[in-house]
Amino acid sequence: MVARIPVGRLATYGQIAELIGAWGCARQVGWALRRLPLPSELPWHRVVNAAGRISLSPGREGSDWIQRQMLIGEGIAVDAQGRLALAPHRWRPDAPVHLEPAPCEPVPPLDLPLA
DNA sequence: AACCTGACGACCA
DNA sequence: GTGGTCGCCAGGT
Repeated sequence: MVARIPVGRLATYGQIAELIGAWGCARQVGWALRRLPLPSELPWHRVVNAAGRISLSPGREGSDWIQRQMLIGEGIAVDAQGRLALAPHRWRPDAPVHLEPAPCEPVPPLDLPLA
């Protein structure tokens, strides 16, 4: 689902969770993205928190600032506190996605094609 | 088993 | 606008 986010658009952790049928499992989306080997083909940097901020954390060991630079590179203004304008850049799938409710299971290996 | 810690989010002061 | 609490769930100690 993250792979579908176009350049210059944003989605939230909770939104991704909801789109894959795992309503309320935002933390697991962060859990999955956290484990991505970087650099990654997946546009992980286009996922931000619902407050409209990059989740800054020392535990990310710099990936948060990389995220900021990548977003700026795509034309999205991000201030030094990670704040950005979420609503104007918010992405929504073209076609509605209907899935059965799913539990918050660990994600499978991410070798999905970037379609 | 009982904590603690997260790339979260809704709510409230 | 900010900050704190709480519910959430996976993992680690």
